[in-house]
Amino acid sequence: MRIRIKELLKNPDLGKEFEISGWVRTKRGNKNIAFIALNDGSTIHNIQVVLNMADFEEEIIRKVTTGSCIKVEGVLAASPGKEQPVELHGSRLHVYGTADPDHYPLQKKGHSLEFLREIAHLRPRTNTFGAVLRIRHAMSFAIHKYFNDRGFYYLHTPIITASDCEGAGEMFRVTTLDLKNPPLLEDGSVDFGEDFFGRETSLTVSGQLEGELAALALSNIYTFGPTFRAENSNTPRHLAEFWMIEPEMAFYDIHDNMDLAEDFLGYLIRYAMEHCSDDLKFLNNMYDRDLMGRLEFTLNNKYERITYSRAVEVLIQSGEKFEYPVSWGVDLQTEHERYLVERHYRKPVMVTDYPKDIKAFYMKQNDDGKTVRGLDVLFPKIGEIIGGSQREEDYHKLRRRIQELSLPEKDLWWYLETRRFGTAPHSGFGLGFERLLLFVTGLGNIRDVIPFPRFPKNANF
RNA sequence: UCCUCAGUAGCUCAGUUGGUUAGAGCAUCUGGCUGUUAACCAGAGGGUCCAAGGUUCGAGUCCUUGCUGAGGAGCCA
Repeated sequence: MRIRIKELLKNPDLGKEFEISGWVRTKRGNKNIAFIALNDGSTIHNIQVVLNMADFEEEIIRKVTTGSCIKVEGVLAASPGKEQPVELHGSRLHVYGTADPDHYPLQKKGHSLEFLREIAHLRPRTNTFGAVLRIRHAMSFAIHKYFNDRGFYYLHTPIITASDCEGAGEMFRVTTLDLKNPPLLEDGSVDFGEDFFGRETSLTVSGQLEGELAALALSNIYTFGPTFRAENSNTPRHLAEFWMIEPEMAFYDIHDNMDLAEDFLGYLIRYAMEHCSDDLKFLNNMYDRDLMGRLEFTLNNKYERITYSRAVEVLIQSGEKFEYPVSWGVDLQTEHERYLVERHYRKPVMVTDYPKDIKAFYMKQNDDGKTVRGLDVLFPKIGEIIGGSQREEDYHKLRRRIQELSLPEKDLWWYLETRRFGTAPHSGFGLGFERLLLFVTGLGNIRDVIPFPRFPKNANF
C-alpha cells in the first residue's frame, strides 16, 4: 500500500516498512551505495532513498536517472545526514518509466522560467511549478470555502455568450461556419443566422451580467470560471484565457462591497500562509526575498480607501513628474497607481467614485451627476487586482446611460428587466485569479501561475 | 499594437576596434571515490553562432527585413 511522501516524512514509525512511488530528482553515490532524491508532488520536499548497491542488479540501478519514475519498498530510518531527518532504506525497486538522460530536458540545476514555459508539459515536475500548482489548488479551494461558509451560492454563468455589450474587451468568436465559404446576406456580410446558435456568439469576457440576475434572486452568489479576452496584450499581467471570481451581492452598497473585498483577500492570503507555508518558503527563498514580508504586511494594514478625486489631488500635490499628466477626468495610469500604492500610502489602496465617462454603463451613478460608484483595488507589485462597483439599480437611469453610450438596448432587454421587476441595490466585483496568484507566489509573470497559458501567438500544450 | 533590449553547446552565459581552429560553468558519457546533500576528483563527446538577404579580402561581431523571447506602455482582471 503506497504512502504519499508528504505523509511519510511526518510518520514517526521508524523501523517500519513503507512503499512509495515518485519521480527521481537526483541520484548520486558510488559503487557501494546510491542516494536518490524522490518526489511525488505531495510536497515540495523530497525523501532520500538509500540503496545498498550489493542488494540490486546493476542493470536496474542504471535505469534510475533524473526524471525516471520508480516505486521503492523499504524501511523508514533516521538519517545520519544533516539535510533530512528520515530516509527510506530500499529493499525492493521497480522502475515504472525511464527518462533517457541524453534527452530529458530537466536537470537538477536551475532552469529559467522562460525555458520552462517552452516545456510546459514537463514543468509541473519542477519544484517551482509543484509549489505554484499546489498553491493554485489551495487558493481555489479557499475561494469556495470562503463563500460557502458565508452563504454565497456558486453560480455557473455561460462560457458562450451572445451579449457583446459587456464592454470588457475584444472577444473570441465562436462559430461552426465554414470560414472559407460562409453564407452571405444580400449586402455581402456574413449571415450568422445560419450559424450554430442562429446569431453571432463569442466566448465570455465576464459573467457579471448573468451574475446580477442570480444575485437578484439568491441574494449572494459568486462565479468562478474561465474568462477570455482577445486583446493583443503582451504583458506579464495579461492572459487570453484566465480564471475570474465574481461575487455579486444584493443589498450591498459600495462600502459593503469594499468590506467584502478586503476581508476576502485577507482570508485568501492568510489561508495560503497557513496551508502552503513550505511552498511559500521555497518561493520566498528562490524568487522573492520579500514575499512573506509583503503577505504579512497586507494582512496587518487596513487598505486605504480614497475617492478618485482624492487620488487625483494626491498625485497633483506629489510634485512627481509623470509621463502622463494627471487631471480630473482622465483615467489613472499604471505609473499613477504605483505611486499611490508603493510610494504614497505604502499599502493596498481602494479607489472609488470614478468619473462616469471612463467607467462601464452599469455602474451606479452618484448624485453629483459626474461620478459613478466604481471600485478598483490596487496592490503593490501587480497593480489592479480587483475591479468592481455598486450597480445602477434604477431602471430609468440605467436605460438612459445605455442610450447615451449607444449600446444595443435590444440585446440588453433581459438585463434591464431586473430593474423593472423588483430591483434592489446590489454590488459586486471581479478578482483575477491569476493576479491573486502572482501576488501570493511572488512570481513576476502571469504565464507562470497557470498550467497552460494562452496568450497572443501561443496556444501550445 | 508601440518603445527598448536580447537570441552563441541540452541549460545558463562569455566572446575585445570585424581577423586565423568559437570558449566557460552546469548537464551528458567514461573512469575513480565505503553515507552523499544542486556530492566530489580526472578525462571525453557535444555548435546550422535564430532565419533570409546585404556590406567586406574576411562577419558570431556591422546593415536591412522577418521570426521568437524578455522588460516597459496601452487595454484590463
